[in-house]
Amino acid sequence: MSSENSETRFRILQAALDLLESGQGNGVRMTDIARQAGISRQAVYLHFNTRAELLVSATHYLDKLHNTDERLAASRSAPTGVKRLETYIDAWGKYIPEIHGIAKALLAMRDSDDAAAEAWDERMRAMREGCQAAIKALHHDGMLNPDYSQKTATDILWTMLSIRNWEQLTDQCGWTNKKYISEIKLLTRRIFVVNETEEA
Amino acid sequence: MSSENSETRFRILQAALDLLESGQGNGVRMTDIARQAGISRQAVYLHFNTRAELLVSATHYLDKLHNTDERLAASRSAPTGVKRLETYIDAWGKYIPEIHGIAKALLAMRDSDDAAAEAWDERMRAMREGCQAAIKALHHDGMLNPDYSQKTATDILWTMLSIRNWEQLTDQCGWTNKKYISEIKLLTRRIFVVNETEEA
DNA sequence: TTCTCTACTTGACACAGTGTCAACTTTAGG
DNA sequence: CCTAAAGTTGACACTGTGTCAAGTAGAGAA
Repeated sequence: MSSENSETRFRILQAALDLLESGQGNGVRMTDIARQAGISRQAVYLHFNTRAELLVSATHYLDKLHNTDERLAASRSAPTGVKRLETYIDAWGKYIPEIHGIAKALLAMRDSDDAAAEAWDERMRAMREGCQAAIKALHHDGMLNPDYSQKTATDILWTMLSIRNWEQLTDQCGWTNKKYISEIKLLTRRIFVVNETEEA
Repeated sequence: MSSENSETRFRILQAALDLLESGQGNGVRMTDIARQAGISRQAVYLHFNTRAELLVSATHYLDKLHNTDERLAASRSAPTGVKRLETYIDAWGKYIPEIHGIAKALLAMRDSDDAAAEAWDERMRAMREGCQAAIKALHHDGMLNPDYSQKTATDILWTMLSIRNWEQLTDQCGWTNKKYISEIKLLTRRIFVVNETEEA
């Protein structure tokens, strides 16, 4: 295993991302990545023990490139729960297309590879925390629909925001990402937020 | 290829279902199925050309065993749109656990195998028709939320009822199937059905 | 009985893709 | 000039799918 910051290492990661971006998902082989990076297949193994490890690293690398954490955390500064929910959906909705390629690959390996599964689950756990925080904020404002416990509301929001759903709505239903974002906002508002006008 | 109704053929299908039922999904190999059926691996190929073909056949076989079509079509006789929506969700919610094992296998092959993808998509198309019919019935009753076109409403309902979502809610969120069904009913009612009391 | 057809068995093999290993080359630094 | 690190080349093991060929067992017909 080489040093953590060698140039070749980044070339490999970049090559992987380039190929995954085109949406091949699991169809991207080690050979392809090596060729794209301009090195031999074996050299890839000098930097990453397994394909799963490479994919996981690529995910982290991509996150750094995109400032993922900060972008998703930005919703924290929203003044109200409703705003916070909206901001979070917005950030997430813009984030999905960027990670879609690699998400697909990771997802496809989930069943057969523990490392991939772990990487994916960790990611989803982080996303869930964002959902939970938004729901909590709503509840704190007294705006959370009393039909739902915070847990149940989080479960539902988390599921609605899943990448699979985004895939289905954009790929199969032909929604634009813009439509996706605005519809989900509407939907979650209708589901989770008590109607102010009704209250008054 | 042997006759379509040989006993061995059914033994193979049953063996496949038995193994898939335990939730291994894509982890079920031809060798495993053969052993479970008590025949040689090669004999399986005398009845099914490929693994995908076997899985597709197993799906059809399972449908026959369960009377799937009739059960899902039962919602058609519901008197109102709202009732129809509920009945459909009920039937679907009871259906999912039964097909979950094989669905998982088919889903995992979707990207790499055209036959599997086709089988899966056909299935989802059928499910979508049920969604569409329910939405149409709602609209006919004048109960469909005017925020939504029938297309958009169908897209959303179809996505919400996806097997992936069921998986996530039951597996990861720990919902019982009963909770799944009742929450989804509540959710869809809140989203799609105009509020009678508001109207009055 | 023998002949033949069919379903099945046994065992070998091609192919793809991952991961391993060993020996060789190139290049930069001391 | 020597060494060590990083990369190259080529071979190989392993898993799982799908193919092929030769052999066997049993049932029905001549």
